[in-house]
Amino acid sequence: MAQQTEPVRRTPLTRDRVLRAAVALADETGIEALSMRKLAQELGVVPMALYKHVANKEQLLDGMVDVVMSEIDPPAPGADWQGAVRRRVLSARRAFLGHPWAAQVLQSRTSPTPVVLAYMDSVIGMFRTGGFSVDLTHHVMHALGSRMMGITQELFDASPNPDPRPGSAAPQEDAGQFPYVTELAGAVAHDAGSVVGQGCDDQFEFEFALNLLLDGFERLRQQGWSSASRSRDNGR
Amino acid sequence: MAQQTEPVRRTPLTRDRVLRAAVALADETGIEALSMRKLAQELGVVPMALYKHVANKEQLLDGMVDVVMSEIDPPAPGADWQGAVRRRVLSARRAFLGHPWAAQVLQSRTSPTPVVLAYMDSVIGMFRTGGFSVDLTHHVMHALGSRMMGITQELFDASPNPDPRPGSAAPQEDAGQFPYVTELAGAVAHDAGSVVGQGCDDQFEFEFALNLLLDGFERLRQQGWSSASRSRDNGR
DNA sequence: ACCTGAACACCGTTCAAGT
DNA sequence: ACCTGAACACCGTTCAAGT
Repeated sequence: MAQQTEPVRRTPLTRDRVLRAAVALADETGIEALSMRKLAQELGVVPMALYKHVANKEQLLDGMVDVVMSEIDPPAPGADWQGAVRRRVLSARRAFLGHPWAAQVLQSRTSPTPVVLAYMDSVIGMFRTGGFSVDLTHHVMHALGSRMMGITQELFDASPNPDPRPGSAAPQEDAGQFPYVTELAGAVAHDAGSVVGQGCDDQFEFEFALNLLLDGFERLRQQGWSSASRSRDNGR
Repeated sequence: MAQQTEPVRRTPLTRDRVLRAAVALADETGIEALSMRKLAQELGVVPMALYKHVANKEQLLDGMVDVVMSEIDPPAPGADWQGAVRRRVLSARRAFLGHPWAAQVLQSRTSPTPVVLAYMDSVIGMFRTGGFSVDLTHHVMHALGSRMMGITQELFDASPNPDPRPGSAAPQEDAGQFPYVTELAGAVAHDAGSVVGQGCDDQFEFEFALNLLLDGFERLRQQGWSSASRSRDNGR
C-alpha cells in the first residue's frame, strides 16, 4: 500500500550534489573517514546510487578537487608578471587552506582535470606574457611544483613532533642526539612568543619561499637564461 | 605425530626481516598492493605474527622509510656549504628514486623517525656551520621542504596526461582550450628528441630548482637577512 | 529499462580460545 | 605465557535478481 516506505527525496541526486556533499563530509570528518558508503548514507541513498554520477571513488576525488578549485579568484588583469603570479597562487592557497584534506587529495591525483589544466594554463600564460621563453617557463613551472597551487608538503614540521604531552620520552636525549634540530626547534618555539606549541607561521614560510623563487625566476629571465646553458649551472 | 606440519622456518622473524621483506614487496608490487596480510604470506607467517615486530601498519611504513634512508651516503667532510648540501640532497634523491613508493610514503608520515631526524640534523648543521643564522636556517629549511630529502611532488606532469593511446579525445580541442599548456607540452615533447612520450628530464628539473634555491639562500646569507626584515619582502 | 540488495574479495586489528 | 584462528567492522565494486 505505502508506495514510498521512505519520505520522498525532493532534490534528486546530481553529480553536483554528490560532490558538494563529499566536500562537506570531508571538511567535517576528515578525508580518511570519507567512504562511498558513508557518503551515500549522508545523502540518504543506497551506495550503488552514487555510481550513476561518478564512475568510481577516483572520479569522486577529482570532482572534489574541482569544487575547491572553483573557489579560486579569477585572475586579475594588469600588473607585472610577479604580482600576477603571486596573487593567483596566494588565492589558490586560500582555497586549499579552507579544506585541509584538499592538498593531499590533489597530490594523489594521477592526471589533471580540465579545471586544473585551466588554472595551470593561466599561470603559464602569466610567465609567457611576462617575457619568459617557452623553455624557461617550462623549468620554472617545475621549480614551482605544487607551490603553483598554493600548497607545500610540509614534511612533518621543522620543529619535530611538538608532542604536547609533558614527560614524553627523552627531551634531553634528543638535545644531545640532534643538536641542530634542537637549536632550531628551541628558537622557533621562543620566537612564537606567548604560546609555545604552534611555533611557526606557515603563511610567512610559504611566501618566503615563493618570493625567493619568483626573484630567482626574474633574474634568469633578465639574463636571457636558456637550457642550452645547462653546463653553466643556472648561470652561477 | 608430525610435530611440525610446516617445514621449519630456520630464520626467525625479526623486525629487520619484516622491514626488508616489506621493502622488497613494495618494490615489486607497488605500495598500494602492500598489505599486512600479503606481507605475512610472503614471509610464510600468519598475519598476527607481524604484530610482535611492528605495532601496526603505520610503524611498518616508518620502518620502511628508515630502510631507504639507510641507503643515503654519509655526509662527506670539507667543501663549501652549498656543495655539501647539494651532494647530500642528491644522494638522498638517489636512495628514494630506487624505491618509487618511498617518496609518497615519507610524505604520509606524521612525525619523523630518529633516522629521519638525524638526516635533517646533518643538513641543518651544514647551513649553521656555513654561516647561516638560526633564523635564516629555519626559513631556508622550510623553503627546501621535501626537496631536502631529494624528492618533489611532481603534480602530475608539466605535460598533461601523455596518454599514449592514439585517437584519444580532443587533441585539438585542448589546443584551443589550453593554448599555453599545449605550447609547453609541444616544446617539451619536441625537446626530448627522438622518442616522444617521456618528455622531460626529472633530474635536470630537480637540480635546476635546487640550484635556484641554494643560490637564493646564499644571496640572503651574504646580505645578513633576518626575519626582522619581513616587510622588506626577502630584500627585494 | 531501471534500480538495488546481497555478495565478493578484500582490508587492519581485536580477542578469545587453544596449546 | 605464548601463539593464532576466527571474527569484527569495515572497504570499493560487481552482479544477478527483482520491479
